[in-house]
Amino acid sequence: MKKGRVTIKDIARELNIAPSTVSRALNDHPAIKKETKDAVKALAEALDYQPNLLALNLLQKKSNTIGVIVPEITGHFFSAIITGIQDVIVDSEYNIMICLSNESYEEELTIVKRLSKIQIDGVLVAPSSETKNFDHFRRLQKSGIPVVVFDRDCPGLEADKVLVDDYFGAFQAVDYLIGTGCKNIAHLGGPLNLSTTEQRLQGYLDALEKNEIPLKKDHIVHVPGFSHKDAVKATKRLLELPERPDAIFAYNDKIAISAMHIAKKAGLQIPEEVSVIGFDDEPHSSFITPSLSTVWQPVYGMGMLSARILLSHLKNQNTALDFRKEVFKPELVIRASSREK
Amino acid sequence: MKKGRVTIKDIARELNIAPSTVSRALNDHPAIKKETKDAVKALAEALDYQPNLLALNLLQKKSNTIGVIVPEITGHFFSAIITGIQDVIVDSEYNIMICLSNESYEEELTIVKRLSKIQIDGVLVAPSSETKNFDHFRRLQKSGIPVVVFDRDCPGLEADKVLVDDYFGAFQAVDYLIGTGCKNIAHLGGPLNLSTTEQRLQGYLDALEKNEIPLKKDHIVHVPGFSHKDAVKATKRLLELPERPDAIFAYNDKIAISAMHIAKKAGLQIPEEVSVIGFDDEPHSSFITPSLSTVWQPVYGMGMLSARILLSHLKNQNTALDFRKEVFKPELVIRASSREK
DNA sequence: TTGTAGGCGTTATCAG
DNA sequence: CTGATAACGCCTACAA
Repeated sequence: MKKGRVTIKDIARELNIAPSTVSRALNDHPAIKKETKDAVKALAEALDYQPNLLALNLLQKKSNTIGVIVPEITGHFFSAIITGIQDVIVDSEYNIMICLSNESYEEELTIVKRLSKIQIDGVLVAPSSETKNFDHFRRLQKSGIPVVVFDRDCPGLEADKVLVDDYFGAFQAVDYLIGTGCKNIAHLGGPLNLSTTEQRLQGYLDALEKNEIPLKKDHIVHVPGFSHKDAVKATKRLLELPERPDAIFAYNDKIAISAMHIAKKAGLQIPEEVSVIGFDDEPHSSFITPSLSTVWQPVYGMGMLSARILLSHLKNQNTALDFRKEVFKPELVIRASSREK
Repeated sequence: MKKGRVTIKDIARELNIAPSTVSRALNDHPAIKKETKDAVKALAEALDYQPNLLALNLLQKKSNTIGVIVPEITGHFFSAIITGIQDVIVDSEYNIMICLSNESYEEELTIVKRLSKIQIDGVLVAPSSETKNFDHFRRLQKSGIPVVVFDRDCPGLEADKVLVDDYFGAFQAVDYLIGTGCKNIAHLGGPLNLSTTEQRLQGYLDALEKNEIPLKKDHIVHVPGFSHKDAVKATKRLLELPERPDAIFAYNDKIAISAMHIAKKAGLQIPEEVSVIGFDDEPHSSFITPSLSTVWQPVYGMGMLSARILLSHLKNQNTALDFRKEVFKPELVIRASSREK
């Protein structure tokens, strides 16, 4: 009785052949007699032989694992993206290691170092909201590890990117609000420094300009973090303005919902007195009262595409510099928190 | 110029010493002269030497990775648990591999096989709602891999368990409803076969019995899956009953919110005509209208404790059979979807 | 205090 | 068609 798992050596000894023959038989090497191949496979089956992937990893100098770095997973957005990634990767030989940066640049750095240590084969990343410097990703690329950026762009970083046309979504939303007669549209922006924040703000600005609505600077308030408290504070500031906004375009549903909560508490009718439009179309956004108008993003599809792009690099040893940039179109979803046109 | 990363051999050659000496120096072996130790460490630093964990894995026959199996992550519940797990594990030498079973027994089996193949060191698992047979977990245990079960119990499986007293939470909720004058309390149960479904149902039943309220069998409807559609269908069945319920205790917030949605659509006042209490206390449950009464669970803490228990096993090589069973107490959170006492 | 040799499990290369 | 050997990078007896 041998201890531990069976190895090809065990099978070889049993069959009085060389380990290398066993290895070839198991791998369907063309130059192996059918008989021996069958014999080996039969015994392997009988002994419940499991190849030792750890040994393979060492030999091939790769971990057969890809890393996924996201800021958090408690919201629906990144969870859905990850589900999309997962659904693609499970059909490959790769394993996924999900890492949470908690929106912290420091933690993101630590994660990258860790992934690099375990010889990760590829990385999918949505950078933290603090991340301004992308050298850690460049270091990965230099050591031959393909990096695919999703959702949040890394300006200046040459890599594959799977993004959403946030500008377009924001423009549509604000343009719609204007179409319903809103004149004083405020923007609850996301954390500064995020590409998505930037893009959505720009969409807001351009929609105003296109409709010749003068911009009021104090109608733009950036929510520093993703907590309810931050959103509440920002909303209160808006509602206490002398010229109270008659509409709010929020960076995302979470903030929009907090804003609606505060507005309702202040006795304001939604959408009669204040219209609200969010971004993301989280599943529960249609269940709140009034149901939230928002901008839908193809989260699941983004996850799948990101994973597919990474896999193709991994397969083709594609060191080529032909980075892909895929931009999904979001869609405006009108519900009850905004007025009719 | 050598290609690839630096190894201890490179350092050894450079310093004209044996690789084993380098290894020992790097690991602070006591029997190494301070001078050589310093020299080695200095050169290692200079050359940016990174130990090859893949080689270590093979040597130690372990992957330094623990697997986390959950049914899904798009809801808040498991995401929050995972965040708790992650926050504990990052401080250890282990990596986490998160795997989604999609509530499927088949996929769970596949995952377990995969984890076993990559020589996972330990497993944290919340079984799928389809899983009735736990032999795959037993197989892991037999091969020396500690298994910690969380949230959903595996009856009959001897393993560490981190659970919530679902019975207690359900009992409290229903008892409260009765205290507010509800006489016809229905239960929207979870998928059959889940320990949590079972426990919450039992709490419901016992609360009725304690208050001497006769049970009406058709007031119990089990929602087969976790989709909105399933919940809607189940709710409609309840509301069309000749003796319409004046309260609904739902398996979780998701179902409760769907139910409220339907009830409101049907023109029913909540909580005046129908009280609703959910389970889980998802973050957005306080933002819907009316805000949802529910049962809070210490999700983050459960994640942390589960991870700590697993780590302690890993550290102590604890093959011992002293399995821990930790049961957290949930807390009733009363909001606006239920009446005052 | 340090060097040598062997092995972890697998595959690839080169013989035979 | 198959066998022996070396190698992946590191560690750990055993020797010196």
